[in-house]
Amino acid sequence: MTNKDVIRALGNVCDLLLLQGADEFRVRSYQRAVNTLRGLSEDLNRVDPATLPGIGKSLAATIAEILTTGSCALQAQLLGEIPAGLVEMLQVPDLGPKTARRLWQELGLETIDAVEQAAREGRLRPLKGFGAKTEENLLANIALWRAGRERVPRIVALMQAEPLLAAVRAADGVQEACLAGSLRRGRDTTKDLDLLVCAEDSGPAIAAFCAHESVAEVQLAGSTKATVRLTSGLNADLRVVPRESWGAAQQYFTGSQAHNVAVRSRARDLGLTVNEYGVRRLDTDEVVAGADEAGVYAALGLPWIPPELREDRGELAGPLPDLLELGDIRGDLHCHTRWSDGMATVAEMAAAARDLGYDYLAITDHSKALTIAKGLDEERLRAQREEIRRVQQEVPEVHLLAGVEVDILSDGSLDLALDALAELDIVVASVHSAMSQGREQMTERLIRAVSSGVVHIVGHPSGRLLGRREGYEYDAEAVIAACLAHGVALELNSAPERLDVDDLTARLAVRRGVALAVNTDAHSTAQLGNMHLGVTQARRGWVGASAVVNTQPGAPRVR
DNA sequence: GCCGTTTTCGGCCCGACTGTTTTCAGTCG
Repeated sequence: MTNKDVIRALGNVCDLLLLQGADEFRVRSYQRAVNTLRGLSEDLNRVDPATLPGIGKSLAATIAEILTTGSCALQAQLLGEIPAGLVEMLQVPDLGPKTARRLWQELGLETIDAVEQAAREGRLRPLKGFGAKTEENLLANIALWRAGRERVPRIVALMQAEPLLAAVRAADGVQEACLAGSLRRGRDTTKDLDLLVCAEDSGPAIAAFCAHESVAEVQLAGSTKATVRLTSGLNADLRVVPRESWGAAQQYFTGSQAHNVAVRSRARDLGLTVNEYGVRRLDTDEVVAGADEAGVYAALGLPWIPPELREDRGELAGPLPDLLELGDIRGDLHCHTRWSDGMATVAEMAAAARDLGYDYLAITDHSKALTIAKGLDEERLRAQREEIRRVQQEVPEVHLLAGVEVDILSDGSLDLALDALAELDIVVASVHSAMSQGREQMTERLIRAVSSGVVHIVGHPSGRLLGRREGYEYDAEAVIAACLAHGVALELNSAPERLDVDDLTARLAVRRGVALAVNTDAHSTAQLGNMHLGVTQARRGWVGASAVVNTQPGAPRVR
């Protein structure tokens, strides 16, 4: 069993406990454990769960049970008491555990379909606290749930958030405006857009927000907050706070929820209480911080914590790392040209790298197995090297590295002759085919490529495509160990739909002493500008500049 | 269910908003 299996089982236990009406603090314990496990980069089979924060004897035993037997007695027992369909009901907005339980116990409704039918027929109204409006809202929320609002890739969310942010920033009386929530934390995907404004009069900002051309429906508009649904289907929230609360509001609305719970718990230990308006002493009610975010953290005896780290993954406990910044990046070690499936010539890519101020750029077109992308064989690869040499004369500011993105074939061998690969400045090796192999086979395949002696970087190691394809299963610990043994770097691919490796794997690799290469995999000159996405993700993995190959000046020593 | 440099028992983050409750429960973030 893997971490995912444990997380799935415990998450289900959380939902079932909620539906059962269990003690809320017991439920919270399970929720905290799930969050901790979600943020764990190590394989649970190699860690003692009892050493993790928020996991005691009982939960550690449950985790061990799931890992060894693949099942969980508590989960089985709860499933015997509560219909499984109720769990799905929790996904409907504004339909929580208390309501779901009542619908089941008082009306015998066990599925969303049954609830929908009953609401249509007005059969919910006899329930205490249910009126026509409640039925109407419930039906609308079920329709929303059916429409399936998935998390969207960060770049998609940013493209929608930025015009909204500009609009509220331009509203009368707005002093400050920023993104908050998961967008500010730099998560790879986002469910809702969160915007925050500082203004004494909230009216103009809320009006500008609700009237924006991208808004399909205003769901809620109060005196301090508004929620809208965009034409894209995403929801967006706006909060407006006065100057003296700006920092506290930034802290609060950036989250994550788990981080905020940890922050507030720490505050209580210190005799303080934190809300979105400020930090107050519990005894005297005196406000001790709130206007600026660093001051809020300082009042709790903490340094300002970069938003990317605010996930309750140890950021309150230990010293914080010096995180990678976009300005640390000296070059890009993975891009494509018209020799394969890129849009630009070698010369155009080189000029674009020069304009970005880079010291170097590696040209790494596909290898021959990727016929659909006009992949290069050994002969064309040598011909391309001649062109790279010519272009190098024209663009002396950028050191051009002759490389390739060679396919890792299904058996782990490489798609080009080893002697041809050995002649290159840089070899990125990637999986583009046979992705449905099982975990063991894929792990062996990757390790064989890593051990070839000619590979410098494993490209987009999991193969995931955000919102479209789960990455293939592989044993990251084992592949990272092989990378360490052979001096191979893992790529953090900055392509908006990839962002691969993910933040946790990046964190694990760096902990184990394996270098990362933060690359764009650009197929056009514009895509070289996606580097910031990878940098943000690296920061979420607690990655510093020294762990990243392409922060080295001059030509990087990859191995 | 977890946790402890005042505690092994008694705490556990906090507020906005909604609908229908005439005083607040439920949900969300």
